[in-house]
Amino acid sequence: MKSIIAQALESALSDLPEIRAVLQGIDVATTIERTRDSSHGDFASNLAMRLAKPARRSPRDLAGEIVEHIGDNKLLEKVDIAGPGFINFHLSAEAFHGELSTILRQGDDYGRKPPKQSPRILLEFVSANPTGPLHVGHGRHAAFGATVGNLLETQGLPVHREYYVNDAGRQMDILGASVCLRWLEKQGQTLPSFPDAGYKGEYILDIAANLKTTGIGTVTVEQMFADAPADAPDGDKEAHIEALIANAKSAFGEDGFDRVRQQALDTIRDDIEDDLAEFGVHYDRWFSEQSLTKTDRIDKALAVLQERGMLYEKDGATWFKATDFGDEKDRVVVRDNGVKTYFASDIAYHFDKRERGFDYLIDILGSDHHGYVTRVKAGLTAMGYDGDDLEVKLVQFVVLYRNGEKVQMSTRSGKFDTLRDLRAEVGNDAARFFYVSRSNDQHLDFDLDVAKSESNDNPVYYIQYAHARIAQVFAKLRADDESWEQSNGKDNLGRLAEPQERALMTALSRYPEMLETAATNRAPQTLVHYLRDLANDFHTYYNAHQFIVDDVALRDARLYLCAATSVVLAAGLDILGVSAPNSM
RNA sequence: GCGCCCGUAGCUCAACCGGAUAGAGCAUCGGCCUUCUAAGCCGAGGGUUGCAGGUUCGAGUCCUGCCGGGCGUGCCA
Repeated sequence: MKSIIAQALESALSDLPEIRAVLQGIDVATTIERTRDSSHGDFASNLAMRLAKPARRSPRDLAGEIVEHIGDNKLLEKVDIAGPGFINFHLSAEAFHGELSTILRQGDDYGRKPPKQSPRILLEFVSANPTGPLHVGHGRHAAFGATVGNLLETQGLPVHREYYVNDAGRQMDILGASVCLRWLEKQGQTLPSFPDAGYKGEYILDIAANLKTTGIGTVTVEQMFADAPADAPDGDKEAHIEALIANAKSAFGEDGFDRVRQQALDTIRDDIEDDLAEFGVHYDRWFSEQSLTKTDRIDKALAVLQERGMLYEKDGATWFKATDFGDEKDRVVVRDNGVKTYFASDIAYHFDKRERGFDYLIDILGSDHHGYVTRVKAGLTAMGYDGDDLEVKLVQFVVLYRNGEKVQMSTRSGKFDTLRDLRAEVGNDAARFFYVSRSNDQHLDFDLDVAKSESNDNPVYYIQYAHARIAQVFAKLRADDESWEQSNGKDNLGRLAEPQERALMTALSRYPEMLETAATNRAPQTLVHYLRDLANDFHTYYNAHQFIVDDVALRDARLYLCAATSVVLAAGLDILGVSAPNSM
């Protein structure tokens, strides 16, 4: 609808070369916005105010001249000037009727732009370490990432969703050792203690219970703890776990330990994948960190840096000159013991993303990772790509509230709030909705009681209820052995004269603009607020008027509006990953 | 110390690229069900947008300095 206004302004300006000359590259469309107050019309342009200074004329004077040159247009009912020099546009009813027809014709595609081939976007999100089940914080990443992906697709952008599995490195060894210890317990042996740095969750017990250990001989607790230094708090918990890992490798054999570790990893990874799938979050690829190591891609990335003179040796380690690219200090990529750092695989992974042909990278990371942003961008730039083609969205923490009190998270005891538990408690719909209802860079207070409540203080139900109500209206019509002709509704849209009808049509017509804003800003909460407002406009209408009335022309016109509302509600909820039920 | 993010009604949050009188929900108070679902609707009260300056036709939004909160500042991952 905005283009109606833009065209009117453009054509007026084409008659006014002197004013056009001072435009200085201002895109007329950017001066147009929805009005906040309906008495100001539907759209307003601040063009005259922007041009006042370069034209050295008063804004109202300029506005007057522009308005005089706006020709007759049946879609424009009135154009007037207000305040300091706003040009206000009042659209005609026909303009809205046309929009309703578009909605019903395009259905789920309404507001979506045609597919583009580029830029190809790689969206990476969650990427939690496969050392345990996802917790409630990961749930926010999942919901946010999935919704941002959906929003980008509404703009026609090709999106590839990827989960980076940190299945290499020391953490995997700690996981393996933790499972070995629990397995020994299952064999009836008694552990002197469980290592402080080990994984203590219940899920480790389950993995141990189901462990396939064919080919592994007798292993004793004594072998596992042989010569291990004291554990924390008296000793060094890192040295303690290192000793246990080394002992596990010799007691179970390198191959045996490898199998235990891999089984644990596979179990956890499958669990994460199932968890996310049940949550409606799907990936195009699960990218294994091990695959980087196995195919020497880390070495190749380091070789690229070496060739470009970005590496140097110091204190036995290999350093990357991150300071050349704005980082506050240089970063180690290979430690003095020859082990590559996490950062090395990280830049290799991002390099690989670009090498695979993706033009633009979006990472969704925890806000505690913000220190990484500069250095990873530095890595990309150093390897010949533009660091600005990596966009990082940081997601702040989630705090759960139950009965008005903060629910304490405790990873120490291994008992924490899993995403699975949260989904079971409040349902997928409420979880998906609440997770994206706040800006990603705001802390999220997740109130379990509100999310669970089936009442008017729960916005999820409020929106779903609007959709269900419409479905019930059509169900009632069928129950009465009545039917409506969509074409009859379309032909009689002129009958829609109530203020609630105008408000609802206005809200519907905002949907495409809102989607574009939400996608551009990576802001799912924009969609959440929009749907809330749309549902409100519908409920208001519903309470003010009957739809199934004796006057068939009026009835069908109202049902036409209801059908269009239903389409937009369902489409919006679908982007959020929330269901649109036909009954509550 | 330095870096990034945040600070809006009693509470939880909106406000599109700087626009007109800063908006919702919850909570509080008052109305509306013989009607297609009251999981709803209508109305009322509630604000120095943390503080102080600056930029301009116009600032919650941009700039500077404070105050308060979060996170980071590893040859950990």
